[in-house]
Amino acid sequence: MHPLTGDARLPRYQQLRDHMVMQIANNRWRPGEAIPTEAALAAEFDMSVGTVRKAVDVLVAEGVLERQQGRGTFIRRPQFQSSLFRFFRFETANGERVVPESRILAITAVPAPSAVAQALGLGAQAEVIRMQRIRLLGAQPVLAEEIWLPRQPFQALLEVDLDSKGPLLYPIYEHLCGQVVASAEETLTAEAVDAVHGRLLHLPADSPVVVIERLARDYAGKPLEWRRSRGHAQHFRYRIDIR
Amino acid sequence: MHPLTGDARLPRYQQLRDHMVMQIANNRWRPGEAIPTEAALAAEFDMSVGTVRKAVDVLVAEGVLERQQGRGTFIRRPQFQSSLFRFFRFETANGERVVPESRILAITAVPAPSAVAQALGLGAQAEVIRMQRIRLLGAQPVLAEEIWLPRQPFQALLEVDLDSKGPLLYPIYEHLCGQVVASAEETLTAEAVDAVHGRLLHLPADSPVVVIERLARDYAGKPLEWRRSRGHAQHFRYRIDIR
DNA sequence: GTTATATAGACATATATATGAATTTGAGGG
DNA sequence: CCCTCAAATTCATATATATGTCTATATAAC
Repeated sequence: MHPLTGDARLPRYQQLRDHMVMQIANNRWRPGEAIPTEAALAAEFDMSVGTVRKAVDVLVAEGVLERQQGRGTFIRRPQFQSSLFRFFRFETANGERVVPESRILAITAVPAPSAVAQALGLGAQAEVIRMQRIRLLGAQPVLAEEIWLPRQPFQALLEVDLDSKGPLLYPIYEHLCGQVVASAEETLTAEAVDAVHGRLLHLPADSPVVVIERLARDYAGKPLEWRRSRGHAQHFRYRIDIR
Repeated sequence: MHPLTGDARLPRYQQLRDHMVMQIANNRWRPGEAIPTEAALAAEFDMSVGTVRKAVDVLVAEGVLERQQGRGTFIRRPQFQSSLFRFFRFETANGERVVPESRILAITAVPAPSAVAQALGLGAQAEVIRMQRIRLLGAQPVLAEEIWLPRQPFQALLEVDLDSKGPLLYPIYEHLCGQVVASAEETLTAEAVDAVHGRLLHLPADSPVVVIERLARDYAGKPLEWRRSRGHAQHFRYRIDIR
């Protein structure tokens, strides 16, 4: 039994929620693992099971945890393959979803442009890794991405052959660099394609492209990656539910 | 004290939630009004306050109700001005948000095209109201909308001067037709503008436009309106949070 | 009449307890 | 070795109760 460290003026269930977010951010439990049972947490923090449940309710609503009746409560692994591919529908001729292949055009360490440094919360001339890649369906390019990462925790990316590790970057970040992407903010807009991206995407001049900018964060909210993706507008379809 | 009518195999808090959704859909309470207190509901349905709170929790999470400590629990009025204007940023030169004016180009009753009938859940040749309008910032058209409504509950719209009642339709639906929009689903995509909409929006050929299709429903989930809006891509910027 | 103050009403937090339902584990039987 | 079934574990539902906090209203003081 040990005490909560947070702001004692807050409700106890909020204190426990904050405490658990910290524990998750500090890797006390890994994604996919079970947290202690409600009874164990109640004993550990000397509160009733009802209060523990309320704290867990909040984290479930926030998408951090996932309950399974009879099994336990688990750290949820964010499903980012669904994120980008909720928007872009890449399908084969017979209609099944596919993840486009990845071809990396360049990956280098450079001083951060000011916009990137600001997005990632870095100092003015911090070193960042810049990656350019193309996503392809067969021979057809469908998405052009530029990706920026702080150099320090992601140094290892410069020393391996990324194309051999599959098209999804976030599992690579986790296994190679120990960085877990937990949430992201995206901004979405459309524009007429410029000359450079028209060539990359095999699009005629002035074709409409969708532009998605994404800032990905870890469990503690620290920015890990900033990227900008441009894709064919025909492939783009996004659905929103209001209220 | 009277019994719940729903499926008795469901948890009681779910039964109460379902019951209250029906009451709201049947206008037992209007948007903005307070529902009975937790103690009163507990007495009315012969359950504990804790169970009532859980049912209310669900409706609050769904955005149907809104709690105010010390005052009561209220039917939430959806804020749809924020919906479209979370996507499109219409601002004056000095940066303040504005709602574009509305000019209705046409409003007529016609047999429903099959796609519209399907979206609205109507029979094959049901009568619908078709409205075309342009949204303007000063002299500049920024949005072209086509709006489809089932004729029966919205007949009154054909008999008044809509342009004199301001640019927001949902308050008009509520006051003139007694129809309250409670939720909506939107689908978002981009395309190159066609000749007709290029003329309407004063855009050169092949400019990128964002297309938003919306199906609006009442509290019971019945479709009330289907619309398709096209707007300048430059004005469009949408932000999403993913976990 | 205006301003404090007290009170009542309503939701918020917290605990305790009992029972139900889904899952896992492990003992026995074949 | 495999299958079945019972028991233990864990979350889900439901109730009861006490106290705190916020709001609105009524009362008292000036």
